[in-house]
Amino acid sequence: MGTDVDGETARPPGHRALLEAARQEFAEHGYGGTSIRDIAQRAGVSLSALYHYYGGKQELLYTILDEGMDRFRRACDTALAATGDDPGERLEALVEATVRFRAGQRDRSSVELTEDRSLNEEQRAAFRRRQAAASRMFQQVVDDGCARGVFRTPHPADARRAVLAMCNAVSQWYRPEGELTVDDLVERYVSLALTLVEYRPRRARHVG
Amino acid sequence: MGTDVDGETARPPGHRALLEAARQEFAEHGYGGTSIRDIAQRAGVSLSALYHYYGGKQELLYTILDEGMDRFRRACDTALAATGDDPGERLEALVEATVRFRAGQRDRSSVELTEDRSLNEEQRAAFRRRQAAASRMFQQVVDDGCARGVFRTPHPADARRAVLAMCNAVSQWYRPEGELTVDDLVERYVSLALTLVEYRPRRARHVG
Amino acid sequence: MGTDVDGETARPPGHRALLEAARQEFAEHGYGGTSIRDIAQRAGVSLSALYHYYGGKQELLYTILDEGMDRFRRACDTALAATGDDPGERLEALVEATVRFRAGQRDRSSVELTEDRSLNEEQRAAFRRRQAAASRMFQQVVDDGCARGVFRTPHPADARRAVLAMCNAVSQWYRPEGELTVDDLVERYVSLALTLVEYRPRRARHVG
Amino acid sequence: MGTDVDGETARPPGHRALLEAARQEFAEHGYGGTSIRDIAQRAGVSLSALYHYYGGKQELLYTILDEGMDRFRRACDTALAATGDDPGERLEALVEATVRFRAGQRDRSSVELTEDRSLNEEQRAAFRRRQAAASRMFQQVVDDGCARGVFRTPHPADARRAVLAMCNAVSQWYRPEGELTVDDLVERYVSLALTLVEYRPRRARHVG
DNA sequence: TATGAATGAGAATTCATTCAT
DNA sequence: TATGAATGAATTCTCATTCAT
Repeated sequence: MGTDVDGETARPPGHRALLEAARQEFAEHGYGGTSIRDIAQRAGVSLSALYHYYGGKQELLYTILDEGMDRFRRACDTALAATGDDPGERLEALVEATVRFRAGQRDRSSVELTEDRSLNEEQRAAFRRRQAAASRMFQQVVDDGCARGVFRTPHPADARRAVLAMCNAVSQWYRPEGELTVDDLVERYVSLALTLVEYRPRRARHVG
Repeated sequence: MGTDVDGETARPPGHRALLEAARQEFAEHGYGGTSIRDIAQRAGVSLSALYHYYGGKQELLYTILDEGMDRFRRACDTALAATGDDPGERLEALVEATVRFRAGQRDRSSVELTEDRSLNEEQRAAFRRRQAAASRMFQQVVDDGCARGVFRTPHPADARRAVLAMCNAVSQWYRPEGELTVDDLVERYVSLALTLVEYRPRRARHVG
Repeated sequence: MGTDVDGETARPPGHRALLEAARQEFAEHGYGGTSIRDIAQRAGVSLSALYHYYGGKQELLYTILDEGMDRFRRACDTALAATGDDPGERLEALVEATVRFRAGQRDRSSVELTEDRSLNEEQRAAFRRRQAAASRMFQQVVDDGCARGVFRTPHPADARRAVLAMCNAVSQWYRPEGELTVDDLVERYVSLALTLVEYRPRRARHVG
Repeated sequence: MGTDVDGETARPPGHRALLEAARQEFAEHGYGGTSIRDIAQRAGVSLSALYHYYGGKQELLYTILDEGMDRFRRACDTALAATGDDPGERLEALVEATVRFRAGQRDRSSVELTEDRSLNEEQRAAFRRRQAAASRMFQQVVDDGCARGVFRTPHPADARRAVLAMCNAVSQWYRPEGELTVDDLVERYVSLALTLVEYRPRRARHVG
């Protein structure tokens, strides 16, 4: 069981169909409001097949959340790796990665943002650990910016939360069918984020 | 059936106990993950009593969401009524009302923010109409501020969404047991909001 | 509590409304498929009022069936009282009474013909006794006709059942809105009945 | 899923046991008065098994009625196929088939004759269409007999209804444990039916 | 006489899951 | 690996009825 070029886990086709179906159902009806029959049907596989591939409903949820975390982290890491060490630039990178992720993976995001409560304790602990780690990336960048005096916000922690909240909310209202492109969206959110942290570059640097 | 001094609908005690129990259960486990048995038990009434008071699970949800809307609107209206017509002042008022509501009614808020999907079509339409109306209050204030030139944000719509998102997120992380008081919270969020819209008062006005 | 001129039991208005509502509901959905709430609602009275007037669902059923029996018996007795002792004439009288009853009281009839099973044992025994007594009126007339040689059917018992069955069936298909009047109906069924028993009058007597 | 020699649908044993149990319960207590627990218990299967085999209570009812229609039609078709084109002979065939069916399938018959109201609209429409088709077989024979002048009844439509009513009623009173054999019963009902339509054969033909 | 509130038992149905093959 | 059959527990909700006033 390896990973293919897209970073997708390479498994029999049923696997992915089930994960996608589950993701959509969970997003639409919530974990508790979804029956595994709905999932199997949506995926076009038998109930038995579902149990053949996955241990049950909860394992599906965990797999979805975990996979989402993988992707998000990878996206953030990649984005950060391409930047220098300027906090403004780094915040830009994180905001862009987050907005792209939220806009492109809307139902995955809405599951991630509400259904961690439906994991069992162990799974939830693991998931929250990863979430905290992701959050810490933002924190480090913001704190670094403040320490260097380029982020002048008097409320670093709240600004960090606000940036994350506004980016996360994208998954709730953004519609790719609409007129607004993701590129535009990214530009605006980067701008808003830098405003929020009160970014004042040392040198002349043109922002957003 | 009248209303008592708090503006609470005055009904037999079972009613409120059920609403509160339902609100908590829905917040903890989601609508689909909550059984009416759980609700009745938490409220300390019999299952039959639940059905005597309310038409069913969905009616409980709708009542909760509707009541929440009532309260939020009333809070916003009251706050706005106490201000002049300065957009900065008015935005402050809305942010304060929202933050206080989200911090004070955390589980109600989390239900409101995720479980409208569990309403039936008719109820959902009604709820979304009210939600849109509430959102429009923010929009008017922001647009007014931009029109008057005191809000200089180049992205009014996104700034408005960002303000709402960051305020709403308060219900997810704020813990009243913690060190941060709601008053402090309000002060910070007002400051962040004004920063976001790039508030530049005409006259000397000291902000946040 | 007496009886008024129509032979209707004179009780407060709620009584009759309830009986009528129950009769209709039972006819439409069967005894088991009818809820007393449906009955109360159809009658426009409260559930409590229903229990005030009647002991419960089964008592309603029994009252309906019993009352139906009263009426049917009275109709038959009246009809027979107006005839001489010619079996043909007497059979005519019974058929006319039965057809008029079935055509005029269609839902009462359909309840009578199927829902005696829903009575409790005691009630059912009483009802069946009355039913048997009614059936015996037909039997006596048929047997008498055979004994006198004016009914020549070789199968008196089966002919009797057939006459009753065809008359009873009227309640299932006859629609008063249609073109066929009850008078026409009576004429035809009298004719069929006399044919069935192979009526051959002693003297020249013109038959329907 | 094929059909076995009896024309019974060949399904797992639970299927038939459930159908039989449902038929009996419905006949005894009516559709509304029967709980699926009663059915499952009588069939000796679990409640879940019932839902595994059938979609629910109503599907059981429809299956029973539909299957009954199949059998009745097949019986009539077979009987007619064995006759010539003499209307008297054909009416005999239909009466015999009907009486044998009603005497042999008493509880199925009583369900058929009263519980079509408990079908949903679609099912009811389908069932009534089939019922009407069956009724038309009788109508054609009676009309044909009248047209040829061998049935002299002045009321063909009512005679037809009367014949059906008396045959159908057999299911209500006939007891196979009694002294009367089905063969005797058939002979008598054929005789009564021919009397009802006033059969006068062209050639010397000895009737009933 | 009259009635709104209340309820325990039972209704039909769906659930996530296991099993035998 | 793959799957149709099977099921016990739990689901939402309705039932006929009683009670307190």
